[in-house]
Amino acid sequence: MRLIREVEPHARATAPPADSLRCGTMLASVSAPCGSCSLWNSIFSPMTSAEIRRTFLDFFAGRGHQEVPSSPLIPADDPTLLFTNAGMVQFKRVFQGLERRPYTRAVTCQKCVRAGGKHNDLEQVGHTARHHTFFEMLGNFSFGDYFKKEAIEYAWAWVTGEDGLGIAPGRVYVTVHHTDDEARRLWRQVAGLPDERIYGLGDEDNFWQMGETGPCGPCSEILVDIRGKRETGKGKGELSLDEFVRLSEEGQLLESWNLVFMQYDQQADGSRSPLPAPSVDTGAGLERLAAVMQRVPSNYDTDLFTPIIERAVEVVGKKYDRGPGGASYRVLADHARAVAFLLADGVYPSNEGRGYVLRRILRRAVRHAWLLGRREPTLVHLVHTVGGLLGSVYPELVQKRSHLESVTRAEEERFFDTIEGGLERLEQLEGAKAISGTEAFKLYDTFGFPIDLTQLIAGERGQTVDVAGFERELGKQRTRSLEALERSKVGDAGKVAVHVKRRGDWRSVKPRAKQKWVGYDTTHAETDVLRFRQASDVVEVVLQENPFYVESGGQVSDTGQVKGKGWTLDVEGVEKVDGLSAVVGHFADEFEPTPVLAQVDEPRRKNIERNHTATHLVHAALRKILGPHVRQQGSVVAPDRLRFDFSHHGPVDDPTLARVEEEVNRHIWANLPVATREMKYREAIAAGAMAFFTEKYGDIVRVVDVPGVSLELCGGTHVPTTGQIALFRFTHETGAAAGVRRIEAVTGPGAYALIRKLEGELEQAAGALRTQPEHLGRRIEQLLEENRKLEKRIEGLLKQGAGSGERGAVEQIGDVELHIADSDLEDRDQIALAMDAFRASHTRAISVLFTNGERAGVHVAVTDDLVQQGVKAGDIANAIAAVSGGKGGGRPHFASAGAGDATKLGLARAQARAIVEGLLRR
RNA sequence: GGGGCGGUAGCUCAGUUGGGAGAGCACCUGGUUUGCAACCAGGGGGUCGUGGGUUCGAAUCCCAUCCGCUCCA
Repeated sequence: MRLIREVEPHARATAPPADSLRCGTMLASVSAPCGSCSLWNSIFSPMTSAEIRRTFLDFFAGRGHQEVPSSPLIPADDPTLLFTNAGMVQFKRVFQGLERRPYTRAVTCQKCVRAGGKHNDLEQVGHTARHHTFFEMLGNFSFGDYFKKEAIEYAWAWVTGEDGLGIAPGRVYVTVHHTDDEARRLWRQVAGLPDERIYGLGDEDNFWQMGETGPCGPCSEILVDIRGKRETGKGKGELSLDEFVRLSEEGQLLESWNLVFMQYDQQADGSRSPLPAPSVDTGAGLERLAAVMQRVPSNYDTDLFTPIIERAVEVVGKKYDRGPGGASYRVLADHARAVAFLLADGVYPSNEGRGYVLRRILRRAVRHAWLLGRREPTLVHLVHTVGGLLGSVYPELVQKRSHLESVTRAEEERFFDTIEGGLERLEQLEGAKAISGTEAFKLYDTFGFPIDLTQLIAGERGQTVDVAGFERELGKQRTRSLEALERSKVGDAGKVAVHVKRRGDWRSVKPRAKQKWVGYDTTHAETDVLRFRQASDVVEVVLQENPFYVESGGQVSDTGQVKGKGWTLDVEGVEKVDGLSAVVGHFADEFEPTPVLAQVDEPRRKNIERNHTATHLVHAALRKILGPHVRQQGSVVAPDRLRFDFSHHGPVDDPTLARVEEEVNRHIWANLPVATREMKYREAIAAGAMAFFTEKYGDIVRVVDVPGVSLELCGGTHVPTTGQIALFRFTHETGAAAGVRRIEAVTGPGAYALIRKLEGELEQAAGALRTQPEHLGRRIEQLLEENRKLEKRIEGLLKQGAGSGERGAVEQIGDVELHIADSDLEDRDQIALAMDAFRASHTRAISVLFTNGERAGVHVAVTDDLVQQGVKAGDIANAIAAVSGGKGGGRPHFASAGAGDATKLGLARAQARAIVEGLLRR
């Protein structure tokens, strides 16, 4: 559905119809609807937003619709969708026929967020009368129950009727899909609308589909004429199509309610077949309806927004302008709502995904507060107001109030830091005439400094900003991201190709029989081979009764043995082929199917089960201790370890990790029963089961229940009681991706082995230090202290001149003293100290020190008076080292070189005098 | 998923052709002084995020990785 271009509020304020201006201005600063305007009262009576919401729900509840609460803003089982953006989202699976509900008609008031993406350009919000990031959508739904006739009857009755909005029929226009004669006929019959007020539009406006495939159908839109009486008076109710389009684009005819008739099933090949049970999905934005009913030109003038704007005016202390000048206030009001609701539904500000969208909204609000002159947290006050305003409808706003406010405040403060950092960088550009696009982009891209602030500050200083250049840089960055996306797609396709590997043809043994999975109850089975295939030395066998678990939900495949008549197959893995589990192993001979005894490696399976049940416990413990934002992102359950990825921002510190570990162990030692049972998906979800994988579930699901601790949908195998896990220890905590942490852990025998290993290390360390493990800490402290003292002592001695080579020779080259010596010093710092002492105690002297430690080399010091004459220690060191094939360098007063071949160091030593003499002569 | 910036003492941060790890604040000791961020002298404190590599020598160069900030998707 195309969004009709929105009008700027000021466009209406500057040239409005005379009567609407009067009423609109009076309403602008009061939240109560205008009760004094008799002219409009004669057309329809004003309603508060709360009344509209309640009336709508009651109207449909009274007509057999189940009132279903709004679903959270995070879609429960739809990873493709960032936020719930329409009323039908929570019913998607119902429309697709994948899920059944105990009712066939429903009515909701759904909280929605549209931010970024195709549906809504964030930057428009606040500048138009109708764009919002957060809004409430009223909708009634039919799941294969009623269709077009009733949908249109209800819609008409609610829009114009006494127990609905009571809008004068003369102000109502509708659109239908140009091919939908049925809808057109019904509007005539049911509503008595003349044909001229029913406009047939094309696919772009009036055809709806859920995705590439699936349910779709024509839709029909209801528009309300919100112009003053002069334009809508007698004889003016009929509009040409051109006029109609113009007025709707100007926002004079306001799209108020969209009815979607799902009647086709879109196939992948582009064809459409009729749906067996056509359905209805409708949506009406509460904010627009409120604007219509309260007869104000902008949604921001309704009672949904004015209390927030009023509070903002109080906090900021500047007057609100309903025209373009007030955009910042409208942004604050809109964003305060979005921020409050997103936080209440568990979205965290972050630099990725949903959290990033939230952060952008939040920062855009702070930016506008900044533009209004505020330099301290502002949005937090408005979030509070939102809670007061809508808390009775959405109790989560009240329950989580302190959370909402503390997160908002923290983010606001953080963003002020960002702005400050950007300002500092801008200061450095103060002198320049213009700020280049590259510089502006750098500020934006690297330091998050908004472009409009750059423009503002530059403008104050009389600088210009190259916005075109900025846009170019931004475009380049987009291209980069999209290219990277393309590359990653190619990569995936490559992986798939590797998997297409043939292993010979299947040979059927019992073609009719079905495979049965028996692994939940047993680890062995006497059974038959259903079919097999063999390629060189690898054989795959499908067993009739199969106790071998095939990798799924992170739990790795079983191994074991299959014994036939005269042969034994070591099962190395299990694969899923055509929906069957096939055991795989190396088999040298020709495979002969016989009756078999299948035996899973039991101790291994047991360890896997310990780890799997522990995974559920750790999931529950993480949620309890870190918070309900923790969600499973991936998992590996192997015999020797378990790995668990979960959503969480920032590392988990050691004390917290220890608390989680303790919590898990407490549940192990409580020896709780682990119950598995099958139930309906819906019931499982209703019971609070966690279902976080993206896999599709059938109607009947398996649930693993540790009473009072964990309830999860899971197809894996588990220990019967938690006590069998025995012990749980974390081994690693790392980051797996942005916003995703990864923990690894061991249980039972693995945990025991880990402890034994650590204990061994401790004992070895204690033995080396001649002490007991329990005294290790103190002993190490002592040794470190002793070591520190010794180092100080050596340092002191070296400073006094020790170590600069007592075994050396002193030669005289002219008036320069040349000291050649050996040293057993190895530490570079100590050599430097010794050389310092030498340089301090000599004049016109050079010291050449050979070291023969692990890294043999030569070190040269030159006194300052010689340095001033141009003698360079580096040249000397290099020349001497060159004799033995080494090289080096350093600074004029002190340099080092490696020996190269250490055995030739003696030769170098012998030539040292001659080399130095040669260099001095130059 | 892709790009940019950062990680150095408890805190705020310097540190360029790769060549002895620094400043300010805080801390400790001694002295001076007790009118408000006191002063003087001395001192302790560092896995330069982590792991590899190059090199005689790496905070500095290369690769990988973790953490934080930020933009794009």
